[in-house]
Amino acid sequence: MQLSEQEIVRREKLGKLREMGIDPYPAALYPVDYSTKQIKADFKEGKQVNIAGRLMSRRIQGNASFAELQDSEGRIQVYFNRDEICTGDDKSQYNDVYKKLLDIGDIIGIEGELFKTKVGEMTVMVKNFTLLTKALKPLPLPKTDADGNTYDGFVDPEMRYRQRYADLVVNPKVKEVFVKRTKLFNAMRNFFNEREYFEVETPILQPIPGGAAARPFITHHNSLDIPLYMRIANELYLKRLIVGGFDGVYEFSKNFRNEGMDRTHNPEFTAMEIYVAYKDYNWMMEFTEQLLEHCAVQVNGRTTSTFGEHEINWQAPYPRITMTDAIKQFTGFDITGKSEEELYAFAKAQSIDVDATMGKGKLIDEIFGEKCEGNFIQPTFITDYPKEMSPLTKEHREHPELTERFELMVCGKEIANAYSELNDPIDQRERFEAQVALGDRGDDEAMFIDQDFLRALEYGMPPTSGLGIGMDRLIMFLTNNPSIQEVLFFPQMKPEKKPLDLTEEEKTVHDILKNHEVMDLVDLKSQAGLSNKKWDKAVKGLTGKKIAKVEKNDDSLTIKPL
RNA sequence: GAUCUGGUAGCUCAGUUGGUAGAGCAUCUCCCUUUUAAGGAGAGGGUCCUGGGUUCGAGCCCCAGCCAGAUCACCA
Repeated sequence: MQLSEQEIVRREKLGKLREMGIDPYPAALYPVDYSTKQIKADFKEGKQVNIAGRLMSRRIQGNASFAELQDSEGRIQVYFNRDEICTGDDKSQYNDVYKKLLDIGDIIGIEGELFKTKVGEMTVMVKNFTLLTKALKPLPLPKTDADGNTYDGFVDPEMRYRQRYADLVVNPKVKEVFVKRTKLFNAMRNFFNEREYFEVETPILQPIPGGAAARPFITHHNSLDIPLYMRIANELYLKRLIVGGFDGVYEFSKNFRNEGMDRTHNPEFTAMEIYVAYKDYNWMMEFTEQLLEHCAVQVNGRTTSTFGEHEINWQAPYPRITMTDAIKQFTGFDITGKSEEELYAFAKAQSIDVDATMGKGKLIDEIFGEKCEGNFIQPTFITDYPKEMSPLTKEHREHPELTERFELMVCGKEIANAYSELNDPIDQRERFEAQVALGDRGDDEAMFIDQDFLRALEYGMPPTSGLGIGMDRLIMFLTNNPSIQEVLFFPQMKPEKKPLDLTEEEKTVHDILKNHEVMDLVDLKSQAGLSNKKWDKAVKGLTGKKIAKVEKNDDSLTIKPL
């Protein structure tokens, strides 16, 4: 492994510490009794404290030094004074251990006493300190001045996502986002639990991926020797539980979709789905707006949140508009009673990208997505979707072409989706069959027929309303982050390219070889000018690393670069 | 998948018509006992993303590729 100068220096310090009898990775617990936050909240001059954290900055001035210690809740200034730390004649704990062998990033425990400096900064006077963990890699450390300006920020998104641990250490705002994320989950959970809905877990590995129109990941179970799919939605399993007699069930579920990645899509993402018996989608709309208002307040302390240029108001109630009216409003076109051909012609005329694999439902979805979706900034319920694009939804009680479905739009994006759930098993079977027909036309997201789910419905599912919320998108809106990668600890990235790590001899051979399509092995050896042993090792190294390949012909050996 | 932008020291970034690679911070050495992003002085540190090409000469120009970001397309 190639080490930078700074990394080598830190390893040397590690060795010196050990020579001095200091374990740089001690096993014993450290008796922390205060956090930096507690110290600041309840500051008393002269109070004794034990704190622990990471050394984040140092200003050494001879026999005295100021430093900053960062723990999970913030930072506090600490003051190292040679004669306070080393009360006897031996000054090595300050002169050598603190000044020479500690680095920014090291984790230490401090036993000390609170005081305020001349300039009034709350500070811990160090009486004793213990190295708890030596850091071998320097942190990418931004600095912030008195006005809050940041210098040398660790801002490259690629590096921040790949090394989220470092991102969290040096960028306090990043941690805030994830604290809010967990607050959101807790707020939702409390809201449901107070109403006595029941949190459950359902399978992630499924023989049939159902509940959404999406391309699944496929895997294989060895003992059963069957394919298994990774969950794309939890809808069908939760409804089985309603059949089983629960009044309300909900689940926070990791879902997996084998589709494109961009700033709003990660291959794995978190959804929340809840199903409540004896309710319909009208009830669910009220429930949703109350839920989101509650969540906004719990996360941000107020009913509004800022997202880019928009101020979102989460206070219930939210306006409701039917999909038909929305399309009429933004295009002047009335989709009521239109045939597939008419819809197709209209979409074409509006230069919306549509093709022959699309059925009525998808055509309407395209028109809506293209012309309407982006216009709904404040939370708005879009209701009554066409039947063809809602195969799990109950037919509308007044308009048989439509379904009892709503989506909640915020800032032009969908964040919730809900229905009066279809519970007529015969209708459900027909809807699945229509999906299969779409699949045969080339729609690779069309649903499979889930026979077991149909069997469950045949036993009878009470009228039920269900709601799904994209948790990642919701937290994006609540924390003003335009990209999903910012609200996931570890967003999916392309694998890091591992650098070729060649020995000197391997490089010599490779340098000659890489300019040729193919070389005679004997020629290469003479050009390389290595000893037999080194030659053998270099070539075996290169072939072992799949950089070169040796081939045996009738009477000669050739080698070619890969 | 398309287009645009970017990839230079540990970090953030400069780099002139193509002519010996720079700054700040960090690191190292020396000096310094209450500082407020940054105490002073000095030193070291680079496959300029990779591979080709043009050229006497490429960080810079051309081609191909890798990675990332943005926009769009696709998609919940």
